[in-house]
Amino acid sequence: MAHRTVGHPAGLPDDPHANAGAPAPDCPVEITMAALQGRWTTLVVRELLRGDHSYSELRAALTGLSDKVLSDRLAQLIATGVVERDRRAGWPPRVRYALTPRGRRLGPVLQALWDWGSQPEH
Amino acid sequence: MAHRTVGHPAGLPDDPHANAGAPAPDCPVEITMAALQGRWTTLVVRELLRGDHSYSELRAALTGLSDKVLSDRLAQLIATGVVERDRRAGWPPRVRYALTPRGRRLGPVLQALWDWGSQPEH
DNA sequence: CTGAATCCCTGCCGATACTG
DNA sequence: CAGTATCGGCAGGGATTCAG
Repeated sequence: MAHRTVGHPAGLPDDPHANAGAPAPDCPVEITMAALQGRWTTLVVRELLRGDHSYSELRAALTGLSDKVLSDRLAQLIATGVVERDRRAGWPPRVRYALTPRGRRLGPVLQALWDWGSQPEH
Repeated sequence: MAHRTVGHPAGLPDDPHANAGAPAPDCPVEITMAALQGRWTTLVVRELLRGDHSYSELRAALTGLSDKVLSDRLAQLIATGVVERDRRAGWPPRVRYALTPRGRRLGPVLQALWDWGSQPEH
C-alpha cells in the first residue's frame, strides 16, 4: 500500500475508472466541467437556483448578457439536463426556465467551487 | 422570508457577496473555474494528486498532451497557487512539480465534480 | 531534460439586426 | 415576449521547431 499520500473518500483518484491519460468525454469530471463551461454559465445556474425565471427576467438579472449568449447557455444547460423549459400556450408567449432535479444537485458543486475560491492563498 | 426553495449551508446563493449580475473576476466561483479552466487542466491536477512529478513524467502520464499546452498549464497552475515548482541545481536539470496545500484542497472540489458527473440523468 | 517561441486553425462570445 | 441569423475579433490549443 505504497504511496497513498492522503485518503480519498471515493472515486478520486483511486477509482479504477479514473485512469484516463487523455481528456475523455465520458469522464465524470469532464461531464460536469462541460455542463458548467462557458462564460455566464454558472451565473445563469445560480440565478435559477433562486427559483424559476422567464427569459426576460434572466436577461434583466444578468446585466451585460446578450441574447445570443443567453439562448446559447440555455440550450447548453437544457442539453446537459440541467434546465428544463416550460412553454405555455396563449398570447403573449410565456416561457419559464427552471432547474431539473439534476440541476438542483449542482448546488453543492457550486458551493465547493465557491468555498475553494474564498479560501486564503496559502 | 419569501421563496427560499432550499436551505443553503453557506455563501451560496444567499451570501451578500453573491450578487454579481456580471462575470466578476473576484467571484470565488470564477476564481476556481479559472484555475481549473482549459483542456487537460483537471487531469494534470489529478495526476499531481498522486504525488509530485517531473516534467517528463507528466508528459508520459498524459498521452497526447503537447509541450506547449503542458507548460501553459503548469504556468497557469503556478500562477493560481495550485502547483509549486522545485528546481534543483546540477546536471541534467531536475525539476519537480507538486501541489501546494491550496492545490491539495482541490481534492474535494474534483470529488464534487466527479460525483455530479457520475450521477444518473434524472 | 526542461522547456519557450512560432504558426495557424478553430471555436467562443459580443454586437447588431431581424422574426414569430 | 422570446428568441434566431449573421458577422467579426480574439483567445485557446495543437504541431513543430528551437534553446538553456
